Amino acid sequence: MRADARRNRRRLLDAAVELILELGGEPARDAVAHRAGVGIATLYRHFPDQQRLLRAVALDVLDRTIDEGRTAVDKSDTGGEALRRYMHAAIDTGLGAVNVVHALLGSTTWPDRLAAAQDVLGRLVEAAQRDGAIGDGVTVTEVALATIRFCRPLAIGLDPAEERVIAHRQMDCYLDGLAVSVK
Amino acid sequence: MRADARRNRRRLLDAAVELILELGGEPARDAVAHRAGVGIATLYRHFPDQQRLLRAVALDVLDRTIDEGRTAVDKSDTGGEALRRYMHAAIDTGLGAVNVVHALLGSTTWPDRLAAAQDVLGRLVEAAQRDGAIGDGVTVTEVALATIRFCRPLAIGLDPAEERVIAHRQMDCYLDGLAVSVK
DNA sequence: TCGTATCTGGAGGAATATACTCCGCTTTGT
DNA sequence: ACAAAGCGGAGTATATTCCTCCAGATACGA
Repeated sequence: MRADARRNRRRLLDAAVELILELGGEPARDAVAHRAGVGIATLYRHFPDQQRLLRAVALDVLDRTIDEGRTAVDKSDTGGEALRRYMHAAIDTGLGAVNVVHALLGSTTWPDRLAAAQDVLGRLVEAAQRDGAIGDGVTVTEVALATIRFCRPLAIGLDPAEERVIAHRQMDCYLDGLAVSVK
Repeated sequence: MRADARRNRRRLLDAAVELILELGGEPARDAVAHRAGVGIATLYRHFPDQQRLLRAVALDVLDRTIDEGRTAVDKSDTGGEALRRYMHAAIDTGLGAVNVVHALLGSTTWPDRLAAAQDVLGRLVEAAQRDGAIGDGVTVTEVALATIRFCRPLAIGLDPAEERVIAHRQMDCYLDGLAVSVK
């Protein structure tokens, strides 16, 4: 695979993730190509139909989720720190999109990797609970859904950079709150 | 104005708010009518063009924001409680939509009511800070943007009722976190 | 109860957006 | 330098969306 082809494929995947998070649904084909800054034909060459694009996005985000979860554990001293690191990385790289894509695809994706990703997140939550960084009543589901919430843009005409700063601040507050709420 | 006309108008406004929050942008005219459970002609009779619909939505949500802010103050003993009450009410009634609608409309709306709404929210934040329920570094903007975040649906095929429960739980955590983060 | 002014729903056609293909030109790797 | 692989965008068919019109239903005063 040629270098420019790989570069364009990457751009298309990133554009698709962005749009999916913005729209909360399937983006228009043309919009993906335009956002990626490539021609329409390039999109169709890499992903002949919408299904394949979505599947590729799911796989990509899934893998990045697993990766990010592991490096978060490796590079952190405490469970709380690891969870926090992961959640902030999720904002920066749009990991919340996994769940949305899976909702779009139904269940026709990669069960094994999905399980792996859920497992990683589960470990992060458990570890954080052992440290007392978050309450025992906190569920994995709630945390997973939080990633979606903080990944999705606000749909106001805000500057993306400014928007990310805000998302990070709000995420910090949310995580601080999880510690208090033992419920 | 006849009773059924008023009822349909109300339904249309509610449907528009829902869709705006889901899509993060202008909903299709037909979609609004369909969501409201009324015919397309009914939509056009009440709101001859998109602009008027959006303006009506803005006015409606703005008024409800001001109302809700005041009753939150009246019915609460502490500033922290008032803010919490308001934020939860925002989730239930989609008050976060105000900001999105204003982004869609540009600045061609009601400056006076917008100011009033911002004022109400400002008072809520201030009062909460005086009580120490939230940190001094917390800005009104951040809180306003939080209402959008917690009002917008997650775009997974979740049951609306379940989704609201989750939003409330996450909102509680966020508010708890605001107390900790004095920053 | 009845008459009527008001309101409603959806079919239908113009305008617009979206999905997809083809082909001449550019870039990459050897 | 030269294939081979890749790229962009014009162009067409298809699906959505927008908006109007009118026959029938509904609320409310007499």
